[in-house]
Amino acid sequence: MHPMTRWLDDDEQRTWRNFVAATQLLYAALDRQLQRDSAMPHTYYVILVGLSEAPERRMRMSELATWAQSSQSRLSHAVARLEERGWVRRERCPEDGRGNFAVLTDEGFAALAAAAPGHVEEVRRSLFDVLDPEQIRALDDICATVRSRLER
Amino acid sequence: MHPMTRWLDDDEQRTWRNFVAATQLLYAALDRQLQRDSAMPHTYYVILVGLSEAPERRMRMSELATWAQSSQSRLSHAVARLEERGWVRRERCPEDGRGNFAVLTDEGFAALAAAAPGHVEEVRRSLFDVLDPEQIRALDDICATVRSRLER
DNA sequence: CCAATGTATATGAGAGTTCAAGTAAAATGC
DNA sequence: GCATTTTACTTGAACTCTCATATACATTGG
Repeated sequence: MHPMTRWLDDDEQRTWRNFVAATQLLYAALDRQLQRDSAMPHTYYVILVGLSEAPERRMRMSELATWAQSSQSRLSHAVARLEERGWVRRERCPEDGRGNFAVLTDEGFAALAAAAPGHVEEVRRSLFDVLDPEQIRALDDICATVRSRLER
Repeated sequence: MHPMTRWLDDDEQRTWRNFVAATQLLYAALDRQLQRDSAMPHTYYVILVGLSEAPERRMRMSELATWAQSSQSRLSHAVARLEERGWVRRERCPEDGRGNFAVLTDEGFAALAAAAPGHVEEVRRSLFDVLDPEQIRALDDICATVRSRLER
């Protein structure tokens, strides 16, 4: 409990509401595009990207959860559904009997490859195309700062 | 269909991943705080704020949906649950028989008042406290730009 | 070696979101 | 003035996410 609240002043309030509006509109646009054109939510896309970049397209569940900034539970459910689609398969880890690898299948890689162009195009349309180079640098800087602060 | 994809270069890729990481971490922190201390998700908080600022603490459902950047369906479900908690009540609109008002109850206002300090504190901790004034101005500018682009 | 504790992941239930219909009242057109 | 279309909102089902709990293996301490 804090003695008194440091309320947002008018400028901060405006900034905060612009931030919430912009980010929500952006994610809504991304999810709509991915769902419409590739039948997957953004979180699944991120998981597939993570696996596609990993050595041998495989990663331990917990590692992948960290990478995708997902809870272990969410990842487990998500991988279960990706497995049903044949895009990912699980393999028991030989060194650690508790562990599992998530492995990207060829079908999964193909699905990602098919989804990527439309997704990237949407990211450009919604973000990079509307900002000038200076703004993009500033955004990178801001996000890196916030990220490093919240990551621990 | 586009002839060829304008892929993200390394800088853009980094910026984009920082953006996704930062925003997701931020919303995760907000939701955790609100859920833990006030038993509501951020979307409900936004709805309550909207109503609290409206004349007579009431708004038409569609107006409120637009304000909160929610689909009509999502809002309808959310208001139904807020109604169960006694925080909001619905009233039929006299001028338009199809319409409904969502009205913030005194209990709802009290719940919002109780939730606000902790929420604002979290917004500060996670965002404003980690950025310098220049970055905050830049962020406002960027978000306003993205917002106006995506709002139509 | 074995009990106790810790770690990696899975699972089930509940809550929230989306999508596709559904209902009911208003506006439109002839 | 009545059929048609549009608008405002609701509903149900399917899906995703969260939280608490369970499971199974690994590690540690005596």
